[in-house]
Amino acid sequence: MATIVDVASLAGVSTSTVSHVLNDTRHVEPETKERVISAVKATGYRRDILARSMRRARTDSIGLVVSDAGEPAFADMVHGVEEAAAQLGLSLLLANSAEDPARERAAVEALLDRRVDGLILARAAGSSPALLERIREEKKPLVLLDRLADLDVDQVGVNNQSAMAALVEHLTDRGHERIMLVSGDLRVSSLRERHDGFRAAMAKRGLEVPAGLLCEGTVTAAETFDRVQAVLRASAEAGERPTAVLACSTLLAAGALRALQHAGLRVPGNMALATFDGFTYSDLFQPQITTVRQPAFRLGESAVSLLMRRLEDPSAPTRILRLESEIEFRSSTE
Amino acid sequence: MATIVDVASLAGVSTSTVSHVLNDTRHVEPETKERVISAVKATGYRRDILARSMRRARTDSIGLVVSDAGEPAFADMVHGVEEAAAQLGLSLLLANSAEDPARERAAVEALLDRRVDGLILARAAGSSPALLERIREEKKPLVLLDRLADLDVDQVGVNNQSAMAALVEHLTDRGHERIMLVSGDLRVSSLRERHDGFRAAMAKRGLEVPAGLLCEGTVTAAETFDRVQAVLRASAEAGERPTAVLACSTLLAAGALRALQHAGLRVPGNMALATFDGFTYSDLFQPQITTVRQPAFRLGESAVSLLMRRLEDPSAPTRILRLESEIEFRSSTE
DNA sequence: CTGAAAGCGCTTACAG
DNA sequence: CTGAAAGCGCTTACAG
Repeated sequence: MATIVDVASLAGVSTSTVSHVLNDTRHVEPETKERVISAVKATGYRRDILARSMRRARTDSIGLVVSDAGEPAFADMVHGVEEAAAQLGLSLLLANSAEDPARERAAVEALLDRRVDGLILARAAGSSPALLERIREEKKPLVLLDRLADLDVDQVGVNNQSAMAALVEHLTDRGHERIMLVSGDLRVSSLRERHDGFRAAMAKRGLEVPAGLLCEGTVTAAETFDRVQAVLRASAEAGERPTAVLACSTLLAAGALRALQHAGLRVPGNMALATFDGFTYSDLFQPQITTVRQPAFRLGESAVSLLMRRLEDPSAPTRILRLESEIEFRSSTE
Repeated sequence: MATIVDVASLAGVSTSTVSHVLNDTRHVEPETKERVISAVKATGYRRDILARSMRRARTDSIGLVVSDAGEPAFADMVHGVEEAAAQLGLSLLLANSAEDPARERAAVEALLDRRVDGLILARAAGSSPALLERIREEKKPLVLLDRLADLDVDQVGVNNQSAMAALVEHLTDRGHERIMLVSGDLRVSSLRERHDGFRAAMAKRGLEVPAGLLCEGTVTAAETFDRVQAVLRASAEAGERPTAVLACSTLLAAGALRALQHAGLRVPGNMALATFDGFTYSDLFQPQITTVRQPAFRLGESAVSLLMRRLEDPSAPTRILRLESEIEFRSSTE
């Protein structure tokens, strides 16, 4: 591999001049510049990014840690981040915490070690604030993605409250008053927001939410299946079976739907169903499920924008973005 | 940030010794070693990976370029690669070519510039062999993922031929003789293999494949919808409408299914349908589609294994892995 | 307008 | 068993 020294000697200039031509960082006589450029071509020279990064403050790379690379919504966010980063000439370092705070911490440390210019984090369920403190103390620009925190950090997520309010309105307008909420792991901020949003929206309509219809804390689809089944059975025995089920994520919806099918309940015949995130191509299949579709790709893009802004102006005021989701109304709630 | 010099002076040793302790690369007296380790702790020293990589041959990072980050199958492969890389302490640099050879080339160059230890490539549709030549001339370990090539390169994909043979057997056993094949962009090797596998399997059963029932070349779901619709219409007029449709990817299946629904054909009532790759949670929805499910996650993991093997032994014989897919038989083909 | 030289933070022959 | 020093390939004050 040719180095900057080879180029310099071939062009008959100093390495300073080569560097300045390459970076366009000071004026160089046109003819000299020309000679340098030919020498670069002749030698097939390619700047060594490692050596360059060592001297500069930047590595032109960013790190992304997602909490569940398996979920389609996260895959879309990754896609959005990749796209935006590529557009800016930034390389993307990707890691997956699989909802494990220890793995998350290790991933963050690895990314810090690699001197990424900034970090984007969709935090794991039980993630500790200490990790964010750690990043702050390294003075590394950070953006929280999807799973936000009540902290002074740039973040981008969706407006869960408004989406939930619209969904509850939609259901109650159709006469549903006993709605079962399948909300999952409430340590996950987006799920907690949906949970809280549900209770607030129901309260606003003067509707009670019996504790028996709140199905929370499940993490896997199998667990959710069991819990929903138990809730259905218990509520039926108490003579107050719900008329609608509202799931707060794709995985929760899958578990819930299977439980409904297992109980012989038809959607929408015997039970209405709506979900956040939802399934791909859901308009092609039965039941067609009413879905709150978050703009996952744009979420990823926005995270990169926030990061760039922070990189350019470290003292800019904290910005928290809430994108609006779109609700796809389908026959499952008719 | 503390440097190796700080640690050395605090421990009262040379930087050589610190380096050797850190890398466990030569014997150091236990007490000396102890002093170094305390000094590391006291200073909060963290080795600079950039400087380290500059001196070593390796960066402990690998690059992955996928052709369509939007497809669930590719998302799973990315997931598998990430998981395997993390396990080995390797950072993953991710890029997406979006089926554009120019973007693919740019992504590869960027990864080469970053001195990744190796590359995993799921090539774009129109990708040129010149790019592989370029990587070979850089002597960079390379593994082809999912989309294989008839070249002397390590690769891992699925056995499309056997899967297609099983699918055709399944359909013909049920009396289907006029089968429409929706095969997409035949420049994509996996799709071409499925296409060829179909013809071979049909020939083996002595069944003709009228050109009118081969629907190929479509790239988007919308295009596929149009083309399938046209083929259905034309074949119906000729009095030889197919009794089954076989789609070679999720996206193609989506376009085809929509066309069937649009034509008022019920699956499986009026038309059988099977697909490669398929939809997530397909057992929860109607129609339940028979699906050839490739082991996408394991494909990603295997690609990393192949890469590591190549890294350890650059002169090892080329290895080409073909994993078997599982066929999920469902009611769409009953 | 350009160059000589220091220095980024490591690793690794070389020498003792 | 350990250290002094060269060197990886750049960037960037400093000097003229």
